Amino acid sequence: MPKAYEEIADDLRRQIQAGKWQPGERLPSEEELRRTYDRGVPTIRQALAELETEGLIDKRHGKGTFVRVPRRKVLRTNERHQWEKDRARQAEEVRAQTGVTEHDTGLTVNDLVFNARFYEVEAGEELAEAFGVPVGTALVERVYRTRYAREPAPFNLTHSYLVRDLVAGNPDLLDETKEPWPGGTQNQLHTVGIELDRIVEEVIAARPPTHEEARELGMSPGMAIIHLRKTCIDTDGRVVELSDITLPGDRTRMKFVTPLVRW
Amino acid sequence: MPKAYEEIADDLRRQIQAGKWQPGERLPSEEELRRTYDRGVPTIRQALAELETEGLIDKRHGKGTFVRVPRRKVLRTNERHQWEKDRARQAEEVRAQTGVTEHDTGLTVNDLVFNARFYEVEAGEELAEAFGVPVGTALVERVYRTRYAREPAPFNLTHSYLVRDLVAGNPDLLDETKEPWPGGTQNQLHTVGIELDRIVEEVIAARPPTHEEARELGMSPGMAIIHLRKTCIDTDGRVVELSDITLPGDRTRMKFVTPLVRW
DNA sequence: GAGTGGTCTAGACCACTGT
DNA sequence: CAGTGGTCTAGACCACTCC
Repeated sequence: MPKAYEEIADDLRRQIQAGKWQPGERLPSEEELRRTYDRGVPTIRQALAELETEGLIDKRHGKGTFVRVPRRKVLRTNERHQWEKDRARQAEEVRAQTGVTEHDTGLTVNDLVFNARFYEVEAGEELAEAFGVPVGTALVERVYRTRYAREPAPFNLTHSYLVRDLVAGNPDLLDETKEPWPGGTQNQLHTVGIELDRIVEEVIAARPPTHEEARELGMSPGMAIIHLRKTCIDTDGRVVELSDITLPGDRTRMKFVTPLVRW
Repeated sequence: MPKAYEEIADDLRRQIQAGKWQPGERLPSEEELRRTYDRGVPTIRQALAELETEGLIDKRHGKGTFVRVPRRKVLRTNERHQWEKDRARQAEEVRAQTGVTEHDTGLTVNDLVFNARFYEVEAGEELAEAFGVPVGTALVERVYRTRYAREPAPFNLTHSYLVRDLVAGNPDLLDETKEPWPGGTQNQLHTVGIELDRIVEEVIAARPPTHEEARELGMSPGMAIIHLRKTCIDTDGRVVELSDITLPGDRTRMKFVTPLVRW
């Protein structure tokens, strides 16, 4: 016995993929679909909910149901780190031309809208342990969002932390209006004499977004996000930067190359 | 105006986290909860659906709603690859002691239940391109599942592909009954004269599981999975193995270290 | 058979959007 | 204002599980 909502979802999925409605176009209202399929509204809603978690459609309260417009994809490779390190000692003209986001997206500086907010915070248990500093140590919290000018949602949400005393030698690093910084974090750290030895990236979890995350990243509640933690370790073995990054699962691809020593 | 289902979900979440019901215990039935909260059943169901996507509860048709039992976590680091390469030339006694899964989970061989099925398939467009061979080339498809003996669901679902002619020199590699192979894939390849140069791991996407994946991995439909593609490249630059791995987002942690060259 | 969650219904009312 | 999706209701019937 086939389930009605599955059949409706399958039928609509097929029609969307066949291009019956173009990306951005409105689907028939739930009331119209109810008459089309001769089913109750809740059944229609269940079918639409399924397509929404697949990222095929987008429901907008008061407006209707729309075919989701494909978004700019991001390919984040771990080669970006060496690339950024090489740039960190270049002249400002070179650094200003492209940053890691341009590197990941294939877009140019003019295509991107950048946003940064800085806060002074005290290290809690978790951050204190990660940095190897006492609880309560002054940190700079930097909240970043970069988006493609032609799209409303940013590529990710980034919360980055620095130990304030470690970077206070260059007051510009505490000033959010100086962002976006040409050459990125590795150049910033270079200005206070810090060189990175390695970068550790951890996929902490993949899970559905909170309502907040879904709103900010332009996702439906049923989709998935990746929580990535990036830790920068300097040549003295100290953790000098830590970033918690929330990445939309539907537009993010990550690539990690692990070289092996020869026999 | 607070939403009823949110309030009920919040209340139940609080009670679960406070330990009112232990992991594995049954929650009151929907009918009982309806009376408790003086709301309709659909409202109760909406609240429970939210807790289910968070991985807090587990609904079982005909049985009830249960507090989810925390599962064995897996930490998958990219150091595992060099570790496995170092083992590939060791004596069988050494190789048989531990494999990468034991390395990732901290369990021993006796704790693990291994399952492998082999198939002969022809390369489609995608695999042919990845391997750099003509469409239709004979491949060996190997489907792996490893689980913790005390838990029903495997740690992941793995589909691994090899070019048949490349490994046919050792007939044991085409025989599923020879699995689990002491020393893993890198030792298998070693027996036919292949040495790996590097391993590329790509997070293709994070998304909700299909019904099939949810069932096999013991997940609720609203949770998230990670689709990881691992590519093994040998010292001649050839792709010699490709694996598509489906990882439950709630129990998988991945760690990638990227070393940087010194200034 | 009793109890559980799953599917489906018909309809009320609310909140948001555009005119 | 009309049209849209969001919340909530009361209840029927089915499918699964266990006794």
